[in-house]
Order: sequence, then structure tokens, then C-alpha cells
Amino acid sequence: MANLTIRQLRYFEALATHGHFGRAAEACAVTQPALSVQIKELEQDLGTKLFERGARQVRLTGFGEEFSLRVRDILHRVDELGDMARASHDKMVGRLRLGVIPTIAPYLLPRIIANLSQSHQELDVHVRETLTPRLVQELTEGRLDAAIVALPISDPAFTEVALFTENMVLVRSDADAGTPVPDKEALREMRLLLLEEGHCFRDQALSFCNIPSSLPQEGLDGSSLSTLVQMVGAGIGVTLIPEMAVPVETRSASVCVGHFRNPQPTRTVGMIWRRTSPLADHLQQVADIVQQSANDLRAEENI
Amino acid sequence: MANLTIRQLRYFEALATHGHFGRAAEACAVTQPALSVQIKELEQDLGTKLFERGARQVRLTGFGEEFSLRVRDILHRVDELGDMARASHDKMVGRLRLGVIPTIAPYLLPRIIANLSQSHQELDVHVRETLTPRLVQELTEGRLDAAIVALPISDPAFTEVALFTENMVLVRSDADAGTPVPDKEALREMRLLLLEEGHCFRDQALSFCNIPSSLPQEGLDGSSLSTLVQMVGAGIGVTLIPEMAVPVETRSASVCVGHFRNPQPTRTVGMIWRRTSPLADHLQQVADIVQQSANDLRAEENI
DNA sequence: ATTTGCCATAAGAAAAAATTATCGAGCAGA
DNA sequence: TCTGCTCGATAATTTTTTCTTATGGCAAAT
Repeated sequence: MANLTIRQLRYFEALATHGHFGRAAEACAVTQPALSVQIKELEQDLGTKLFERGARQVRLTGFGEEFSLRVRDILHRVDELGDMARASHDKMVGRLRLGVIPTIAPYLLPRIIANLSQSHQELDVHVRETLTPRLVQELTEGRLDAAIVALPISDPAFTEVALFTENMVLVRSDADAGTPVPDKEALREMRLLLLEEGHCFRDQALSFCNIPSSLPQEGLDGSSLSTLVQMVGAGIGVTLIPEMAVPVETRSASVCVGHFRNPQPTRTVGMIWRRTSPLADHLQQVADIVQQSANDLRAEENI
Repeated sequence: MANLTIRQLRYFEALATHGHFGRAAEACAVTQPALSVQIKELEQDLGTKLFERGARQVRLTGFGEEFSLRVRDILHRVDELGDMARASHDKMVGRLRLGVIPTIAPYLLPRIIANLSQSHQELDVHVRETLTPRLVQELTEGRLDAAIVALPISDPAFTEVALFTENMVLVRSDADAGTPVPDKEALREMRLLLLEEGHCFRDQALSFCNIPSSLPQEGLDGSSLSTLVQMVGAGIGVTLIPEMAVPVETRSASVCVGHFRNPQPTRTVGMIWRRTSPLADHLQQVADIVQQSANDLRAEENI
């Protein structure tokens, strides 16, 4: 009934083209009875004769003729399945859904995209920029393939790969240039501008200053590092930003950048993906490229 | 490698839609390990993971997603094969390639076509009108499904079914009306108009007169019965035609028809097809309809 | 009439796929 | 943190399918 097999269809096609059981069988690398039986069962399943067995030759019936057109089409499509799989073996193909947190995306993404599309021509990269908790959720739900976040995440469901560790730097008004960089105790006395709640970078900044993140601030949170820097430039206060953001964010603002020393605050950026993801191998490649992208960026800055 | 089975594709589709091995297996009416193994082998054959087995759910990978689109399409087409076969089970469907000799076609074909297309709605009938030897050849080569000819053909490769026997009648000029119908000896002295060589009806006429068919005639052969009758109407001679042709051919010509007696010349018309034809059952039905058509025609003439 | 080519069939062997039973990993509720 | 539970993977065995080899029979060709 619905028990057609691809094998039967292959035998059928061979017999249709060769018009000869023996040769068709040979073409299929089986013996003639094997092919005979399968053709017979195919005809039985269909309830219709496909071939007319004359003494001299084997010919398709009218129905068989129509049948063969469809069978050829089907076999072709089946073969394509294999091709498709083979094509996507090593090179990562298709879509890569990548999440990135907002304090990384603007600075690193352009480089990542450039490098990725160079090394993985066929890959179309979807980027989602949002806060860590949402990235984690979407990753869990399978709506993302990987995410670039600040470590640690410590979710046992994820593989976590550290990519790089970068310093957090102080952004002050131009007016403060030359004055010594405050230590973290002094920092606590200053007006520290922070990202809105939910940004991990906010928590990292607070943590560096030993300020509990639950403590309410003065209500001057910015929605982006860019906003914070602008506010600093306006003389409203100081802020911390990741080193990576320096070239972009301090270019057009009248601010100066100061490095802390001993201990310097840092954040570690990494990539995470579901441990069960079958893309694991590929994702490690992607992680390497992201790491390379960060290195590129850093090298560029230090020119 | 190229060992994909339809079964695997069916299991795959079930798992893709259910997202759950147990339920997919149930839907396929097999146990869960059976499905598990087949999916595993499918993935192995392809060399790619199709599903991501999370603890909580089973999800298609990006590749699996693309794969499933194609698989659904393929399975649909495979199912159509079955439908197609089922649809053509009893009712004869598709094309019927029917050969007919020229001394039958003009008289019987309209009726046959009418009756056939009434009883076999879905059948599109291709008609080929030519001389017996060519019909036999095309039948042998599988380029025709059946032929309506004068019997006997006596080819062991063919099934031969007699349909009806009809008289051959004399066509004379109107002027001869009322004079007795000549017997075959007298006929030999008259100017007998015949079809061109190759027509079996020519040979049958000659045979009735005991004239060897090898004997050259006076070069007045007609290419059709219609021509012969017109010639008779012009007073050139007499001719024989099958009774079936009388209403059509003698309607507009100034000729009269005479029946021989004792023995009347006759020809037997029948249908032939390759004994190996899988349409045998259907062709017997067609033969019945052809026979009925001849009866219809005869009844109509005798009104 | 005999031989030959070719497909069908039968019987036994090999391969594939199913079943039952069991394991172990990840969640969830206690 | 443990414990029970769900669910998929795996193992061992049986059943089913599909081969191969051997052989038969029919029709065409010599």
C-alpha cells in the first residue's frame, strides 16, 4: 500500500531505461531475480502493471510511462537531499542566529560580521542585540544559536567559551584631564553615571566600586554607553566604559579616559551556546573568529 | 550514502512534527527504539544532525528545518504515486492507441468514439488509420494498444477477437437496377473496380472472384471505397464494398446495391492486441464496445 | 527440433528493522 | 539534595525483508 521503497523506485527507473531485467539489475549491482521480485512487488503494491513483458523486450505500459516521469522527479529530489547534506558538512551553511549584549554589539559586531562573511561566504548571520537574561532565554528556547555575553553565565545547559578580558576605563570630563585617576573608594564619592538596570555592565561597574546593585541610584541611568559619555561630556558626572568602546564613544565628546591601576576593573567576554547544539564544532570556529575580531580591534586601537 | 529509505523520511517527518520520539513512534505505529535507530541512521547517512535533542524537547536543527521542507514535498509526491495507481485501477485511464483499417474506419469509428467516450469518460483515444501490415507492425512495436482489422491475422503474438462478420455487396450503376445480380463467374467478366494494393479488402474481393491477387488489373484502382463508388456512379464499372459502407457511400451516388447469394462473400472484422498487453482486460471491454457499435450501426441501417 | 536468451519462481542465506528490556541523563517535587 | 519520572539511547533477540544461487518455462532463432 504505502510501502513503496526508494529501492523499488530505483530498480524501476533502471528497468525503464534499460528495458531489460538483466542489464537493469547489473546497473543496480544486484542479481536479476532481486530486481524481478522488487518490480513485481512494486506492481503488486500499486495494483497495476508497470511493464509489459514481451518475449523480445520489456516496455513501459502507458501507466508506467506516466509513473516513470514522476519517479524520475522524485529520485532526483531524493538525491538532492544527499547533496544538500554533503554541501553543509564542514562549512557552516544557512543561518547563524547570534545574540550580543548592547555593551559589545556596537563595537565588535561590524568586525565580526566582516570576518564571518569573509570566512563563511554562505552563512547568513542574524544578530539579536538585547540584555543577557533575554539572550539566555532565547538561547534556551532554541531561538538563538549562540550569544556573546559577559562571563560567567554559569548555566549548566551552556557551553561557555572565554574570548577575551578587557579593562573598564574611567571617562571624565576634559576638565579633569591631568588629575590623578581616582581609586575605587574615591570613585564612590563621585557622581557615577550608569546604564539602566538589566545591563550586566552596570552590575560590573557597581561591583567594582563595592556598591550593592540593589542600592537605588540618583535616577540618572543612561540607556547606552554613548548616552553616558555624552552626559559626562556635559559635565554631569563620570562613568565607566569597556575599553573596547573608547575609540567610538570618546571621539566626538569632550571627555578624557583614565585607566585604573591595581586592581584594574575588567570584564571577561565570552560566547555561549547550548551544550546540546549540533553546531558545536561550527560554533567553536565562530568563537575563534570573534576572538580574532576582538584582537583586530585592539591592534587597530593601539596604532 | 544513497541509502535513504522512504521509511526514514516518514519517521523523520513524524518526529519533526511531534517533536517527541515516543509520540512520533506512536504516530508511525512502531516502538520508540525503532524510530530512534532509524533517525540515527538517517543522520549518519547524511553526515549531519537533523535534530537537537535537548533534555526537554527535540528540535529541528537549521539544516533539519531546510531538510524537512524538501522531505515533506517528496513524501507528498510519493503518496501521489499511490493515488495515481489507485485512480487507474478499474476504469481504463489515459490514452488508448487504436489502429483501424481504412475500409472500416470511416463507417465504424464515429460510433466507436461516441460509445467509448460515453463509457470511459477519462480515456483519450488516439486513432491511427492505415493498412493492416503497418498496423500489425506498430502493434508489435508497442506503438499501438490494439487494432481493428479483418481477420484472420494469425500472429501468435496477438490475441484475436472476432467482432462481427459482414457481407460484401455489389455496387452497380443505377442503370443495372432490376437486372439479376451476377454470380462470381459473371463478375469476373465485368469491369471490377478495386482498392489499391495493400488493402486487405482488395484481396478479399479478388479472392471471392477466384482471381489471383498477383494478377495485374487494368490500373483503375481507387484509393478509397468512396472513390470506387463514385467511379461506379460514373458508369466505369462495378465494385464490391462491405455492407457497413453502404449507407454512407451510396447515399449521394447514382448506384444500386445488390446482394450476392449462395455463397455470399463476407469478411470478418475483429480486434487484435499483443497477448502480453497488461491492458488485456480493458481491451476486451473495448472490443465489446466496438462490437456493440457495429450492432448499433446495423440496427440503424435496417430502420 | 534444438538451442538460446530472458524472465519468473523457489529455497536458503544475509541483511535490515522491529520488539522487549534496560540504562542513564536531566528535571521536578519532596 | 535526594528521589522518582520522563524520555531518549542502547543491547539482545526475533521477525521481516531482501538478497543470492539454482532452476524452470516460454518464446524466438538457428
